Amino acid sequence: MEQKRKATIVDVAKRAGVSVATVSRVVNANYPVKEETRKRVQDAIDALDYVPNVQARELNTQRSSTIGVVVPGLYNMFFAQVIDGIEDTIRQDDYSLLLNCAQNDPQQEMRCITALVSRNVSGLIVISPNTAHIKESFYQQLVRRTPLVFINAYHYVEGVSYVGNDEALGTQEALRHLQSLGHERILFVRGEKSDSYQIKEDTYRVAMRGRGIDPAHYIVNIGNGNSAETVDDTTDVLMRILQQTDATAVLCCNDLMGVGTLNAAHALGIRVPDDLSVMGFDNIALARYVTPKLTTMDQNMFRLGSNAAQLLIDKIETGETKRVTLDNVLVARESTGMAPKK
Amino acid sequence: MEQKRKATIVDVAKRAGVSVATVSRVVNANYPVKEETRKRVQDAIDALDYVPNVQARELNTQRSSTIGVVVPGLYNMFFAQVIDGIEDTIRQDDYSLLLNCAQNDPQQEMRCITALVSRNVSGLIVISPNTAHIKESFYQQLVRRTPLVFINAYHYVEGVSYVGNDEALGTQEALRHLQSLGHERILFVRGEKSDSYQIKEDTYRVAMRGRGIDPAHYIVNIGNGNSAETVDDTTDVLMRILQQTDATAVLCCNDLMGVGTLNAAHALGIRVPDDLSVMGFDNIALARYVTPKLTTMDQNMFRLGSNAAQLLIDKIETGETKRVTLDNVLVARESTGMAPKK
DNA sequence: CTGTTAGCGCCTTCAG
DNA sequence: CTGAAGGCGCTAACAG
Repeated sequence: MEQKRKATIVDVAKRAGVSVATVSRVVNANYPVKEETRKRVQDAIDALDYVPNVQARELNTQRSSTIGVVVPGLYNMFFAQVIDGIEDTIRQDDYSLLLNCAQNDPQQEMRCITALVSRNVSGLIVISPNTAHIKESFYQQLVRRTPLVFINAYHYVEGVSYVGNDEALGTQEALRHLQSLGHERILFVRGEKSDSYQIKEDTYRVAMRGRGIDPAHYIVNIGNGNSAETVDDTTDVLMRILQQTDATAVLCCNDLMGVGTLNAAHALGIRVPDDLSVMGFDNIALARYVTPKLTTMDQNMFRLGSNAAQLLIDKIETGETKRVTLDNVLVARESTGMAPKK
Repeated sequence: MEQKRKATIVDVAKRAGVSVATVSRVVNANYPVKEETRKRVQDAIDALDYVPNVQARELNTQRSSTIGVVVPGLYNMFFAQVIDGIEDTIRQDDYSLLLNCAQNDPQQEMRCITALVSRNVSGLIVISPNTAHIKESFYQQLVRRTPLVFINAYHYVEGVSYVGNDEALGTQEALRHLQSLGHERILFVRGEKSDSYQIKEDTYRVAMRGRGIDPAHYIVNIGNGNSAETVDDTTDVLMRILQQTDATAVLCCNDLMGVGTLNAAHALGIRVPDDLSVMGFDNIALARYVTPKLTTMDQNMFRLGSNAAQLLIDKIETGETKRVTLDNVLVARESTGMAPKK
């Protein structure tokens, strides 16, 4: 079965006995065409199974109806849900979505972006960009060339639209929740190489110091925070840590780590929340399905995605740069409770 | 901040004082260029921040380095993991991935595909295509124009490469597992409008009849099987059903439904697996994290994805149509056990 | 080794 | 209302 050669506008024109210009007009319905010829052209299109070549069209019109999206990976449902939100919004404007996974690797992130740019995307959404590990000038250069939206980024870059949760505030609130339950010594579980972890850690450090506790003893890094192994990696690491810590609560940078911590506690016979309180971050679906149900900060991923898409479309059409901050909201479930008596 | 006009090959050529052909040669490194001029051109490229326009290149070469992927949606991690597998493989061949969500809607599925074709993708992977609800001729037409790979499809279409698990066999094995534990009356939980559910139901019907049980009483359809509400929808429906059924086991078409069933049982005070055995299908990460851990059939999504990608690349390059079937493997965990005594 | 040139498929003035 | 022609950015002969 050999591929059929695709019909072009010229084929259609010939068959209908008109010029290519006329065919173009009926395809795009942007100029008046006599009903009779319109019909003849339409018949030819159907007969030849003609589909316009978008690449050619866009080369010509200097526009592009694809937008590029870069995520660290799909393993964490967080990203899948954000993409859902993006897809839902751009579909209405007939954009298509070009997806790239950066694997939490700054080098890979830059490579993805360059590839997307050369594909001539009309705009770019980067989720959890690694701005801390990529030299400023890279994104500064980029934004002069292509409309850009960050989701949950750390650094401010001029001309880049932004939507994100105030993760610093969210972290404060999470900490407050724990403290209001009587917890003083709180373990902080993070992954490597992501702005998002760093911003949370910074907030955490300030809060701990404010309470006269040295945060250095309570920070643990479990490696890649969004891989298929994140849950199990966290379990492994925490199995060691939990046996020797005097912390009564754990705040994790995402729900995957939260679940890993739950597992570690379970394996060690530590009761949650009686002996230990555990909090996640994000509120992915998983958080509701584990036992005990995980207390977490909701980041409302779908809204994050749809907002980002809207911002990007605005930026493409009007050039406006906007920054939107959404609120994390605390979702108190079963994994947090009163601190055990000393 | 106005967008900078993108530099073209002509700009580079002028600045370097050479012809466009030479620039093209250094960019593609496919013809000898004197080191000295190469360097001059490279400098011009850097200075102008030149990025080749892939659209133009591909229009010219009649090739395309993007492949289209259509999935029902991203909510079920099943699809995210398949995409992971695809991405991993195509990256090595410098393809990019154009993603579309069909929302479990046959109309939408066709629309996605048409959009992708007009984008001139060099091939298409459709995951869980709705072949049962789309007229044969649609895919027959399509494959004459664009290399096509199905993942987990129902109908055989000539010229379409295929990779999937033998879901019929998997269903049989699941049923056998349940029966070997003494279960006779087994509830079958499915979603709407997907070939995959149908193939499982058909297998289930045959097996039940073979045991002298009328399957009609034991089939329940919970609606959309891959949405954000699937788990909860299943719980709602099963809460009613479980109160009045005499079944001792439940086989679900995917893990989301499996978890929903677990929840329903929990809410009703039905002990799993003592009073009721529950099986899922797919083995998404979630299955391991719920309590009790869900017994399920592993579909090895990553392999599904990477195989599909490889098949597509083969098809693009050699035109060969291949069909590969992987095996589901039973993953027995905590949610299944001996049938309760009569 | 390098330059010239003819398209790839389409849209869009500009003339009829 | 319709046709002719130029050009979007790039590659691939074909000459030199």
